[in-house]
Amino acid sequence: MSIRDERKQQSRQALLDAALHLSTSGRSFSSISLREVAREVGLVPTAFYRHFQDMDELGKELVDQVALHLKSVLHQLGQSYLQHKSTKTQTSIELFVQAVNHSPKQWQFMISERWGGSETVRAAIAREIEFLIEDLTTDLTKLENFKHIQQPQDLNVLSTILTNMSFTWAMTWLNLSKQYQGEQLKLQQTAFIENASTQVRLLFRGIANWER
Amino acid sequence: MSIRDERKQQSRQALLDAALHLSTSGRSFSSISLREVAREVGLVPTAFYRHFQDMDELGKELVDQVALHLKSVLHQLGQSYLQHKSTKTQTSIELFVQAVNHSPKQWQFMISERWGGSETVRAAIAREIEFLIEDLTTDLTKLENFKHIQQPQDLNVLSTILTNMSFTWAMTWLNLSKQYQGEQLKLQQTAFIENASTQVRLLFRGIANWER
DNA sequence: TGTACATCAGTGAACGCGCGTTCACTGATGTAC
DNA sequence: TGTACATCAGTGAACGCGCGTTCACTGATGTAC
Repeated sequence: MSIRDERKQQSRQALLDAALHLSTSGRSFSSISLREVAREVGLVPTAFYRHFQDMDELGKELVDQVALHLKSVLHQLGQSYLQHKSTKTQTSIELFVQAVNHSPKQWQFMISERWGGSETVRAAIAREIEFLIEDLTTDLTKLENFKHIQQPQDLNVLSTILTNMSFTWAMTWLNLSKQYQGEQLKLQQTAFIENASTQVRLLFRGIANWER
Repeated sequence: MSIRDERKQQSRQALLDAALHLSTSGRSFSSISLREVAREVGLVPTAFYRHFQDMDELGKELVDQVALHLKSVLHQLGQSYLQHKSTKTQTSIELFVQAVNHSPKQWQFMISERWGGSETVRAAIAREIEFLIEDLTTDLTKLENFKHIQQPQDLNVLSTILTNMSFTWAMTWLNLSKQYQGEQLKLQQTAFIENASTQVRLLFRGIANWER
């Protein structure tokens, strides 16, 4: 790639990063402006148009990047489950919140813009979530515990529940850090992990006793 | 109430209704303007200030009203479950989506603004959802099927799952009507009800086999 | 009941501001010879 | 390798627009006597 192309790519990425940052600092994607994004990067507003037609186009691209990131994080997470097969439920949840802590903006963007104000972004996210659910379904077929589930659509239902629940967990977890501080925060976090673990145990008790 | 007070109350309610309408027609609460709301009602922008200090104050009030409405809808729903004790799972889900169809804007507002762009609205909704979960926990204690669950916090966990899952169901259901039409829509709706029913059965299988 | 004044929901003009978008431009980088 | 021209990311001025907010106002309704 030429020097010029490289620099252009850098600016483009900086715009995407700025948009992600701005739309996860207490505001929403649909309420941030093209000028704000350019300003954050140190570019003049008109330079924005060298990279994207409008905020909608940037939004679509941002969803793609964020989804790609989350997919890789979730894959790693899945791998570590597979490696330590007899992982305690609570440990799994702890691994999950660590993953959320590692890329809070990506999780927050994906979840809060899922039902957010931009039609374009909503549609793109819906598509990506369908893929996530599909991927998870495939991974679940590999697990010993689920071998007795015959109907493929039942695994898909499970994958849907897990995905949706994990989104709620992620946002609830991230909100704790905003609501509480210090010792109080730690208490709330412990309580949350216990709560989420019970949710998972309840669900897996259902799976263990599943039959059509 | 005097004539003047009555008329003022009407305008106030019209502003709240307009805000709910505007923030559930493809946009979000944080992206609608004070002037838009006033215009929708047929008032001059400055008249807005006779009723609310700013959009944040209107937002808080709107959350209160919407939450009150949903609480009453959910209570009715709960009552009809209690009356026909041996209701099929699928029938329960059908009753649920009927309730969602009956007040789509309220559901959409509550759910999409839960992680939305207005700090004030988010905080108010978080509070109301806690109450909803609390209420549901109380209702669950009355059900025969859950008598064997000793730990009160386990019932609370179940209530949390059900509430969060019902929110996802409601939004998914409402989105179907926007994505599909005619025969396709009916097919998708049937598939969704089947899917959600399986989710509930899975969860209740877990409850039936629950022990600490 | 009638009158004189007070209240106050709604009006309309005006303001400064940030927005998205256009346009002609600059000057560093790329390319052809 | 050096030169002459082309490309194009970023600039800066300018535009019209809708925004939130202020202010002095109007006239219907309420209240005191």
